[in-house]
Amino acid sequence: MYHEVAEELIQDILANKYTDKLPTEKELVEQYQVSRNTIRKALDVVFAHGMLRRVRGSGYYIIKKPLQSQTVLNLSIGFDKNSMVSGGPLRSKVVLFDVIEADDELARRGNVHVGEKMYQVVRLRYLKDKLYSLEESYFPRAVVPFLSQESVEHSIFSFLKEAYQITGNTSENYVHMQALTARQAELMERRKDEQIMCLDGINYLASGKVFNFSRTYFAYPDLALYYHTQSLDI
Amino acid sequence: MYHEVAEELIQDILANKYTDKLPTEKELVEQYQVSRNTIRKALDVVFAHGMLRRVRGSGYYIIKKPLQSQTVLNLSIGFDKNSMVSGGPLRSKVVLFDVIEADDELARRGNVHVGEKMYQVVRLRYLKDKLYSLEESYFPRAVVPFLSQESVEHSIFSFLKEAYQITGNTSENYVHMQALTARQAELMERRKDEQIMCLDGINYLASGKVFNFSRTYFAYPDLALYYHTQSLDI
DNA sequence: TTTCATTTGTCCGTATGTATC
DNA sequence: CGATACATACGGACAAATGAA
Repeated sequence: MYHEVAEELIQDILANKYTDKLPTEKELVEQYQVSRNTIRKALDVVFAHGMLRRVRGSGYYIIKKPLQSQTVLNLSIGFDKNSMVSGGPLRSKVVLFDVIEADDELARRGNVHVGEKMYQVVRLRYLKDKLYSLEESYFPRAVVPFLSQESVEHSIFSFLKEAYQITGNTSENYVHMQALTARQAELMERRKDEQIMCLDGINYLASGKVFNFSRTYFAYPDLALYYHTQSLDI
Repeated sequence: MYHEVAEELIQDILANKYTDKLPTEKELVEQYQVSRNTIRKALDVVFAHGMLRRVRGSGYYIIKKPLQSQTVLNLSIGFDKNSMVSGGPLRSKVVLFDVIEADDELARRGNVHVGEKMYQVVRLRYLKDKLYSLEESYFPRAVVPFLSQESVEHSIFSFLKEAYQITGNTSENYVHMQALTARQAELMERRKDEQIMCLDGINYLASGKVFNFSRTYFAYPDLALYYHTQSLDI
């Protein structure tokens, strides 16, 4: 229920229904006909998306993000939603689609067993006909028994949700610099050994099983990763 | 109150008091003599730190982070705590300590007014005698009337907390690539125009005022920025 | 396979504290 | 100072997933 309220608030903010301040909790309670606790839970979600600043005794203020970068990827929201970049939709070009067994390094990176069979998907992704990223992702077959060619060319996460009701629960992510291999450099039309920013992510089901992990190399110029925190002043 | 519980749980986890699973909520309720809601609030905090995986019907499992990188900076916790890197404490070498007026670019980056007077602090930071980062930070004098030389050489945030009870409430952060200027390259002993990973952060008071913003260029090899999310499956 | 106790998730109502205006 | 608005805490109820009997 608080999910629905949160989603509606987010959509309303994106649609500029509220441009400066949100209604008070009391008003939202009346508007949505739910308890104050539920409203606050929903506001927690919106806040976690980095869209609000909350001031005790005053109210909830909408954060107008300084568009200092052309493209901003919001780390504060779920990984699967990261496909929705503010600049527009991403096109995919599949480079590799195969089944492999995890070697030592992949097993460590993906928190899976060595030798475990996984789908391997390598894709180049484009934003406005410009190379956005090179994405190497893996789906253990123990959890994902089948992956269609069609889904790989479009949205894998949508396919998993519709076909198997597989939805990500939590994710662990690492941003770091990485040197390109010859093969990667060729695909991205970059120099070999060039240092590039990349994002390693592991996605878990609610049960704690890994259903996907990936490494994404970012090529888009002037790309920024955004996140938002609240101090806990302990 | 839930802050105290959260802090104690975090310390206990770091001290390996719990290595695999946390006690159940019911047990924690008895242990801490607070309501279940309070325990759950505390667990939310620990979870937000990226230390837990929660499984309905089963329990709270402790995340053992794969130490794939020597140094991991946890973005999920507050910016001020980012000074505590897992590899050890940071030493500072002050390069510049001055009062300047915000120009166009700084005003935009820091969400302040053009011409606003601010302390400017540029520091090289070292981890185990190895260059860790170059940090350029700014403190608007409207909020921070005085900054001592001593604090700049050590912990500015601690000083602000003790002297003025100034504590960060929320922060907005951007990770991106940036080319080094000649001056920066010289300080970091790098090539001019080299692309390097950096973190732009703005820190707000509870009132919504900016009391600090900064840009940090990361030099340490094999450094990773970590963050953790929970999907909201709306 | 079904059942059932355990454990976490959601929602409610209420009360009190604290910062803002 | 008083009214408003967000923060914290409690207790209770039921839902949903897990895991063992």
